[in-house]
Formats: sequence, structure tokens, C-alpha cells
Amino acid sequence: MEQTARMSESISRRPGRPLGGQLVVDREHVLDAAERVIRRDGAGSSLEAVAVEAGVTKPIVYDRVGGRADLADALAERLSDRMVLATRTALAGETLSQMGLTRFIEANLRTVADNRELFLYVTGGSTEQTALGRLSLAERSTTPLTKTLAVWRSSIQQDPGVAEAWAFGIVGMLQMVSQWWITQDDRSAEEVAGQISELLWNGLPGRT
Amino acid sequence: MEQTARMSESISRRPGRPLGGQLVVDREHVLDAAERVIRRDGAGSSLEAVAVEAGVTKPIVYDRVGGRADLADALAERLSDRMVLATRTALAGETLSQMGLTRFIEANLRTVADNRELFLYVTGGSTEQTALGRLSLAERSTTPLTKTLAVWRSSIQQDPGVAEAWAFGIVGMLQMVSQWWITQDDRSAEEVAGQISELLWNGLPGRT
DNA sequence: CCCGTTACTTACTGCTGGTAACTTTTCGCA
DNA sequence: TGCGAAAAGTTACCAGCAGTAAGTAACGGG
Repeated sequence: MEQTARMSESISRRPGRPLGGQLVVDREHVLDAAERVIRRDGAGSSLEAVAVEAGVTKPIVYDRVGGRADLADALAERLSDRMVLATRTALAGETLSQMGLTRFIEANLRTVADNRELFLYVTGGSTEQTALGRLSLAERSTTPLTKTLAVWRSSIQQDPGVAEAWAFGIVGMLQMVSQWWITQDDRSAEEVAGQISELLWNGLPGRT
Repeated sequence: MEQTARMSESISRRPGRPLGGQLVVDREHVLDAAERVIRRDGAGSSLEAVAVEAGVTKPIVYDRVGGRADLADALAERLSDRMVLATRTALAGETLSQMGLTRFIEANLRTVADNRELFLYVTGGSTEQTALGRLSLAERSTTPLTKTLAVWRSSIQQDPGVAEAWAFGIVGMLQMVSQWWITQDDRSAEEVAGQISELLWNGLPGRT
């Protein structure tokens, strides 16, 4: 009676091979569910809750996306994709202006704000393995940034290692500023973006 | 027989009020033990292991330092103290030079390398509460940096909010660069420090 | 001499990540 | 047509961890 599938009638929650031999609940479905749960319950969400939201049981989650570290990694990829998408227009031009940089940072902040809990889930790695997993989000965001940097500044082309270090540094700066910014509401995104842009563009001593 | 205290003979591991009514195992003792455990077993160390290493039981740990979040916070304070101490000489002068900035960053990197596991433990917040707890390390490192920044650049004095944003940004940059740097050993601290210093000093476009 | 306080331990709960083993359905093939 | 193999999922479990309640031994003041 009340033990029938409650979540979604379209997916089969009972064992056995489905018609056509195709997976009813695929990886994307589980990741969507994970996002909903995290958005609703916060960054401390469990895999169990994700499974329930997806309308399946835990082993399915492990089969589709792997363990907790893999889930965080997959969600990091989603978030970084949104980051890249949101900031793409700001980095579009051939040459970079301070205005463009500011808009890049502001878009970054807004994307974090729009995905607050997801951001905290992804950046808040749990174990020692996942602590390094934060680099995963960084690396993904870093790749396009590295290319852009190489275009901007000729000196980077002479020493390619610089671009990588800079990209990680900038991503780290943006992550920390984002984390600090979303915990307080008395500053606008424009204001903070302008301040960070000023630092990254003109350097600590400023233009003389 | 073999159930006697095995760890340290000087501390009393049996219940009852000790002589003189003074605590035998104080907060610092527990924090020292926590550091040893984390250094030995990595960032995934449990409170149970900390208690064993300290020669006491778990409730003692909770009484002395609180829960896991409090432990991470206390260790973050220790680490940031070491950071400040190691970088103090680099920031000593009245005016800042790029060389001084480079040495500041390099000292930062070396301190992280010397406290690798501790750094990963502190920055790798576990739950959603502790995710914001990474700000704790940042804020502690930020405070002296903010003061220094205010001295360096007059424009900051006009808008005090800038210093805070910059300090968080710089700390985030250093944390991410550290995390990236300690996972690969084909770059020297000097090299990376010089590259990040160049970015922070001259800005993205560089000095023309 | 004894009782309250202090300091500590034992023993537990609740939850989470992860996995082994079992069940049900479908499909391929004789 | 019937039957075994494979696929898809569930149930039921384990180990480990954070955190806590309740019990116990030693000291000190009246």
C-alpha cells in the first residue's frame, strides 16, 4: 500500500533488468539529485540522502558516481563548468582590460553566490584525500585561465610554468574571497570585485 | 599486568582526584598529542587516536579542547602563529620591497611544507560548519597582514575595507599555491615564491 | 570519620561511508 | 518454448567516528 514507489512513478525501484536493457537512473540523474539535496540540506548532506532523493538505494549511487570523493569531484566539474560559462564573456576580448578583469571576478562571485551550498560542499573536502581534491576544482578552473594568461602577457610564453602558478594563485584568491564574501552581506559583489581587480591589475604598490 | 598505563608513567590514567587538585593533562598537552598524531597518521586522524596519544580518553579531549571543529580551530591558531613568526622578518621593514614580498611568500611556503599534514588537517574542513572554519586560519593570518598593508599603501587608509578584502585574497592565494606546491616536487620554493611575488607586486599586465 | 566535589573511565548512541550477498527481471539460445 | 546466464537493484550488514550519559575512584573540608 504505502510501500509503493513514492518519489517518481516513471523510474523502476524494484530489482530486475528493465525493458530494453537501458539504465533507468543514470549518472546525470544522480548528480542532479545530489545537487538538489545539497541545495536543500546544506554541505553536510550524506550519500544516503542523495540516494533517497534520486529514488534509488545507496549502492546505485556508488555504481553511478563512485564514493564521496568522486561525487565531490563530479560536482566540482559541474560548478567549474558554470564558472567558465559565466566568466567567458568577460574574458572574451583579445586584449585584457581592468574592466574585463573586474567583470570576470564579479561573475565569479555571483556564480558562487548562486551555488552557495554546492560551493561549500565542493571546497570543503572531508578527508585527507579530498583535501587535495579541492585542487580538482582549482585545476578545472585553472586550465582556461592559463590559456588566457598566456595570451595576455608575453613573458609567460617564455616561462610556461609561471602561468600555472599564477592560475592556481588567482583561483585560490577568488575561492577565499568568495568564501569570505558569502558569509557577510554588507558588501556588494561589484565593490569586492573592483577591489580585488585593482590588486590583481595594478599590484600591491599600485600604479605610480 | 599488561593493563597498566603504557604510555607515560607520570600521568595518572585512573579516575579520582589527583594530588594537589591540579589537572595532570592540560589543554596544551592534548594539542601537542593531536599534532603528533596528525603528523604521523595524516590529516584523517580521529579524536580517538588523539586521546590515545595523549594518554587519556575521549571525554577528556572534549573537556579540554572541545569537539573536532574546536580542535581544528586551536590547531589553526598554532599554525598561523608559526606562519606569522616565520614571516615576521620579511615584513619587518618600514617600506616594502618586492624582495621582501618574495621572502614573505617563501617563508609561508616553507612553513606549510614543515607542517604539511597539519596544514591539510586545518584547511580540510569536514562538515559544513568547519568549511567556514577555514576562514579561521585565514582571519588569523589576515590580521597582521592587514596592518602591514595599511602601512604600505596610502590608498588603503582612505578605504579601510580594501585592506580586508586584499588580505583575504592574498591568504587564499597563498593557501592554494601552497596546496598545489606541496603535491609536486619539481619546483623549488624560491621559484614559486618569485613567480607569485611578481604577480602580486607588478600585477597581471606587469610593469611597462 | 564521612560526604561532596573533582577527575576520569567505561559504555553507549546515532550516523555515515562503504560493501557483501541475495533477489528479481529480462534476454539469448538451444 | 523453456532454461540458464547476465543485468539491475535491494536488503542487510560492517567498521569507524563524533559526541555523550552514567558510573567510579580519589582527595579534601567539615
